[in-house]
Amino acid sequence: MSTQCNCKMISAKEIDEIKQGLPAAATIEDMANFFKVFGDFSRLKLLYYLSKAELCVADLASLAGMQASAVSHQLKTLRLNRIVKYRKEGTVVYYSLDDQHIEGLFELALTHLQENR
Amino acid sequence: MSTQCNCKMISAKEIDEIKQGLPAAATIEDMANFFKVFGDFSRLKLLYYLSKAELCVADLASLAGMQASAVSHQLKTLRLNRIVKYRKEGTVVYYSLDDQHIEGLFELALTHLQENR
DNA sequence: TTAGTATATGAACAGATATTCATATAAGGG
DNA sequence: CCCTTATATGAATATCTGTTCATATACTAA
Repeated sequence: MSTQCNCKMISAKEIDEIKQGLPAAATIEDMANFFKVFGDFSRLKLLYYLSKAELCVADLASLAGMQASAVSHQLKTLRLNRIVKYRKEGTVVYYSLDDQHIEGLFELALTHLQENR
Repeated sequence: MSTQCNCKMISAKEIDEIKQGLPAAATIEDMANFFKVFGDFSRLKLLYYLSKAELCVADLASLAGMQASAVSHQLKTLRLNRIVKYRKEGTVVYYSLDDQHIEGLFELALTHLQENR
């Protein structure tokens, strides 16, 4: 065994061990896309409001200080990722959370931020 | 009370109730930035490898199929967000996770993805 | 010192993305 | 019917972001 750096010299066995139990690349990509949804200030704000109450688009826009159009675009993203669900009542569409794990995600993030202050 | 849509007509009291317990805008922004770090395929891949072993830049590049430079750039992002830590040994820099909650984050994401298949 | 290796960094480019604006759809009231 | 309101959608734009390439730094060995 030389004193040389063992970088780029991981054995096939070690590579196998490291890759053992890792999700498939497609799964990791799905996960990245899932986290990406939460990685935006506007969307996260909307989700926080929805964690408190079922709200229509106009109310969300008013609370978040956004245009209804921008809210609608973001809600579409949240819908496509099955993070919110909606209910129509006349011309009004009420949105609410469609995921039980969101509060858990928020808490994990807050814990991380507090520990690193 | 009219039959009119109550959008944009939330009372000050309701607004207060909804905003009650919400983190400050700056905190929500911090959270969004935290999630953003996980919202990228390359970074998530690197974090998965690091969850299995302490690894140097070259090994990470080899495992992830990325250039060392790209890995280094991403590791900087992870360092700045205090998600990984490093240890120097000669010219080699070994990286490892610096957050106990990452596995929890991964599990939450996986759970969400599995429930919506 | 000189050469070689591991990592980091800055600039530049390409691709992604959030917002805005204009417009479309859809439902209700008059 | 027409008019208004609530929401959705498409295109355009400006900003952000990840990678690459070239180069710099830092450490080791000879």
